[in-house]
Amino acid sequence: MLAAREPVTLRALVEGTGASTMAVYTHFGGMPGLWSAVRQEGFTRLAARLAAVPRTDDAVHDLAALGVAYARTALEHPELYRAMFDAGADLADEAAADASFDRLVAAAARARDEGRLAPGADPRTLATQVWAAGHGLVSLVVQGVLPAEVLAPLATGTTVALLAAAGDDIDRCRASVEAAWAAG
Amino acid sequence: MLAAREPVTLRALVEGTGASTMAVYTHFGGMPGLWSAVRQEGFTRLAARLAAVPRTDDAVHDLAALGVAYARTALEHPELYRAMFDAGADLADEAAADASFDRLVAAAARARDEGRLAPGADPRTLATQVWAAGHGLVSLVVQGVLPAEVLAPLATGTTVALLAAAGDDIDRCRASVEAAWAAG
DNA sequence: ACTGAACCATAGCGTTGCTATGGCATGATG
DNA sequence: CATCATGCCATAGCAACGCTATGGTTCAGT
Repeated sequence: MLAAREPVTLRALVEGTGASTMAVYTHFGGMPGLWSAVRQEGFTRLAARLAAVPRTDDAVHDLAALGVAYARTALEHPELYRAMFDAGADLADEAAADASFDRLVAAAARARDEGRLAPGADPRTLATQVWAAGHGLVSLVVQGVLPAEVLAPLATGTTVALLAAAGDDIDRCRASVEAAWAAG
Repeated sequence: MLAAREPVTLRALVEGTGASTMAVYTHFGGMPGLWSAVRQEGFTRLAARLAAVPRTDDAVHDLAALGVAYARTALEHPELYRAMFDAGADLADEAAADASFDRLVAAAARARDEGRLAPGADPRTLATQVWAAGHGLVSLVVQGVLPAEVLAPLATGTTVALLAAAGDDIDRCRASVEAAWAAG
């Protein structure tokens, strides 16, 4: 129903399933609880997708690959992504969200420890910047403000800019990030 | 009602105003039309705030100042910002949005023409990256995912990274951007 | 003074999320 | 084996929602 742009109503939901509206209240406690479960499912899927990103010997590449997986997941089910970050709703699955974010932080820390970034670079700050920028781009694309074609080049440019500012060699960085987008 | 987190219903809206529910249909054509008008008002206010940003002889500073004004406007009325970029709604006032975005592009073009950026830097690309990154940060702050205190430092860092990647001297860039945040 | 259009108050329709109630299983207990 | 307790769901109905049909009111133009 989300994908079909149909309004998700309680009665339309149970129609054809053989169940009645009460089932939703027994298992989810109501419509808000159901939406919360939907968002939780979205974050769980996202975490699974990010966990499936293989670790290579290029931490910068891996950091970018996480961003690619993030974008791919969002664009495959834009309605789910919109529900996950819907206005006026808590994130609903802080554990899965934190786990995903920690993967970003870990990749940034590894890049620093491997000498790609400046010793003083803060992995958490860098991860937050990459996430926020990626979230902004994906949100605008999902909403139709930006065309999908510009996502890869813009995300690549922003990622390279952030990593280069953190100390990475710009040419080497660009090669790593572009490889991640080409592989995804 | 938006600010009070109360549900915006047609009946609650007209209560106390002396008007009846029909007035909404006469002037806005229904609730979707009213929300569209609310979003339009939001974009109009945003455009006014951005238009009020003074032009100095430092185009990079002005570019950052636009970002500061954007963030300030969003954080002053977070509920309005959420409504503006609410899921499943068109932007509703493309003219005002484009006008605001064009100011960003113009500032980037001026920075390039003044020699701050590389001659090959594309103002439109740079403006889109700055906007998307700022939108992502503001969205996460407005939603409560990120605390408001981190907005300024993170936005500063991202802006400097993007501009430095576009060719600006990093120290001079940081000074310009930080001045914009300090002034706003 | 008359006419036409614009506007809105009233009443009511269909649908929404939600709750109260009762029936039907299943499994533990004596 | 009978009995009871518990969990689950179908049914019916409630208040509130967005919306529409209808008729009365107001005001500008002739």
